[in-house]
Amino acid sequence: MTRKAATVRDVAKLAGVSPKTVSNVVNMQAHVRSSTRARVEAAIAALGYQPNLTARSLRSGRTRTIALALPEVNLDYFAELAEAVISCAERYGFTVVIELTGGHRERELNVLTSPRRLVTDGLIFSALGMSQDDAELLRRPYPLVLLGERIFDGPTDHVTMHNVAAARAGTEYLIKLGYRRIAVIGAHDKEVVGSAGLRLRGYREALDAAAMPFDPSLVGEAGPWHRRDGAAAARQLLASRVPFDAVFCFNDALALGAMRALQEEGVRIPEQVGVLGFDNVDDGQYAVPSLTTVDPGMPQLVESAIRLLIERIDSEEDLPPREVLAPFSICERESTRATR
Amino acid sequence: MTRKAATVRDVAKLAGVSPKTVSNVVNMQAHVRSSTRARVEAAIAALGYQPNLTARSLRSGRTRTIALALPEVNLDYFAELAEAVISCAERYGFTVVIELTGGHRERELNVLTSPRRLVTDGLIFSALGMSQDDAELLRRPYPLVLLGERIFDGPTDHVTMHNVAAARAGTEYLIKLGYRRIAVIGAHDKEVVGSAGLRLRGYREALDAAAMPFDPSLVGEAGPWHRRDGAAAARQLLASRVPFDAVFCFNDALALGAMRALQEEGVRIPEQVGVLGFDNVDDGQYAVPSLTTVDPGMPQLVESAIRLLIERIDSEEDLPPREVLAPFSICERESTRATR
DNA sequence: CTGAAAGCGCTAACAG
DNA sequence: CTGTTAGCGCTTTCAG
Repeated sequence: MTRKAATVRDVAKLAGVSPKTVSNVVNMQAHVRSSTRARVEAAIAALGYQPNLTARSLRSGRTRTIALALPEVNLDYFAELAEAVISCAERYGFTVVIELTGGHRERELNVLTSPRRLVTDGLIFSALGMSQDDAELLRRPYPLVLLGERIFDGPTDHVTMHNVAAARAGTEYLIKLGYRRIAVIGAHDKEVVGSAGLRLRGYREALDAAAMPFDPSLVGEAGPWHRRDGAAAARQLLASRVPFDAVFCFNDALALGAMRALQEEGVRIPEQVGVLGFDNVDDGQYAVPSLTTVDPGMPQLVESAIRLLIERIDSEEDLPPREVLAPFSICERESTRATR
Repeated sequence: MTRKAATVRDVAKLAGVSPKTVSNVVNMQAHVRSSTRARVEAAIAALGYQPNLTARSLRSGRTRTIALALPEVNLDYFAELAEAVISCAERYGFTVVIELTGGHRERELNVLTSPRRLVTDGLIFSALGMSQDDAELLRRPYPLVLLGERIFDGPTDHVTMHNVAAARAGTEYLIKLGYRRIAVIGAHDKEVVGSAGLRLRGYREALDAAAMPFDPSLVGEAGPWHRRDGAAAARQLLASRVPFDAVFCFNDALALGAMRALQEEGVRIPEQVGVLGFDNVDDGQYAVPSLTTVDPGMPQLVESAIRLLIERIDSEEDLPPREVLAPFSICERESTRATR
């Protein structure tokens, strides 16, 4: 494919001015006589001139593009996150590049150090494979905002939510509804930090506060957090014959999968078992029954992340690391008993 | 934020060679003595040198980045499409930039003419707002592959599926199962081309072939194709009191929404009403009941699109427009009666 | 208000 | 095998 693009020089020649003048016209500089401006604009139109962004970036070091690194986009939560980031960034005049990591530490590190970071003004980074030990690797020479629950108190801005408090509130909500044997799906063995670890902590805090015993046989592990994993964990829970009257799933996909598996076995929701999700993904409203869930305040989270990042991009000096916590709430629907 | 990056010259100076030699080392050229190579590599490591991609692009005119323009990413079909494109492109060594259009014609035209096209080697373009009349606007000076059913026989490569045949096959499948009053959800009034128009055509062809009457009161309009629209259309169908024993939804989101609404009204699926979707999105497997659907062969579609695009990127001459049709199949699940 | 010249970081072409 | 030169298209001095 050939791509013969007109340059400033072509325009300048046609308009009978210098390249600089063309540049001034294009960039809305004031110091151009209006007759000159008109001639230049005519030449631009005639040649179909478009400024070459590559060259402009080379010159300015800015691209007006930010990258969003995500584990994947084919999980509702991340799809909604991507959508939100893209449309929020657009409002600030930025284009978003999405880079996928699969949640693998190696690929995450690769995103952090990739030469692509030079053609991007900043990075919003949703880490999953990296862990607290990798915190120092987040010290990078470009604007960076971290999302998620893998690393705290790192050298960069961090936007996340009150996972422990939210999970605790969700569990307390189930307790308030009268559920007494509350199972969990989505735990990660030995994990302390990270969404799974924090949400499990919140769950335990709620049990403790209600003086209810913690029963490890009610804790369902689930590595990835997709529907199929939720379905598998629910089946295992049923097979174990441990009695339970509610399931707190650590995300909505797990919950939707678990609901499917429970219903396959003839379990009635919410009468026999109540189900609580986490994320408030759109699908939850259309499931049968619709899904009660913890809403993690994604709009605020995204808005904060973008604002912090742009502040960093526009700032000359090095800003200290900042942390923002998005607010949460509980979204009551049909998969749990009605409030009494 | 300061960003002091080492350049080829810094490396060259430290290694005691010329910039060109550094370039040779970085780009794996053979003509470098191994001792020199070692010195240069040591210098690169010492300075943490990373090639500046902006400059490289400026020089080569290539960015190894392709853009994927989509209406949105928060609809399972597009999320899965994006995921597939990103991972397929990665296999060919390309990074993907996603640009969202919201399905609005203006924004689609903007994507086509944006100066960003100069920093992208090619574009995979899923049109929704543009129509057949806009075909000529697809004649662009860069590699472009069109996806979707809005424009046919345009001046560019086009990858799509046999919509009419697939919709016909889906409808025939329902007929074979014994359904006789088959409603439709997702029609667009007056649309002839476009997914809605083509799928409606396939539906009518199947009715004709089976000598079954076409009843306009069984056709449910739905502008956007989200769950909520499917739910609304199903409610309207029920409210109209027209008898029907099956619903063919033009995509899975509509079907999932419709199933939700039908079940809210106590309709049993598939005993009283069978439901057929289109897209074979992952969620369909986990719905209750799981969704029978038309599988549009997305992997093949994506692979073809990427291959056509890369061929165009690598080709010196102008290739003629090509059209590829992905194969389809029917995915039988619980939302329709079992085959007799 | 406008022009000329320099240079962002890289690589292709050509010498040595 | 390695160095020198030039230039991608733009913007930013600095002179007119």
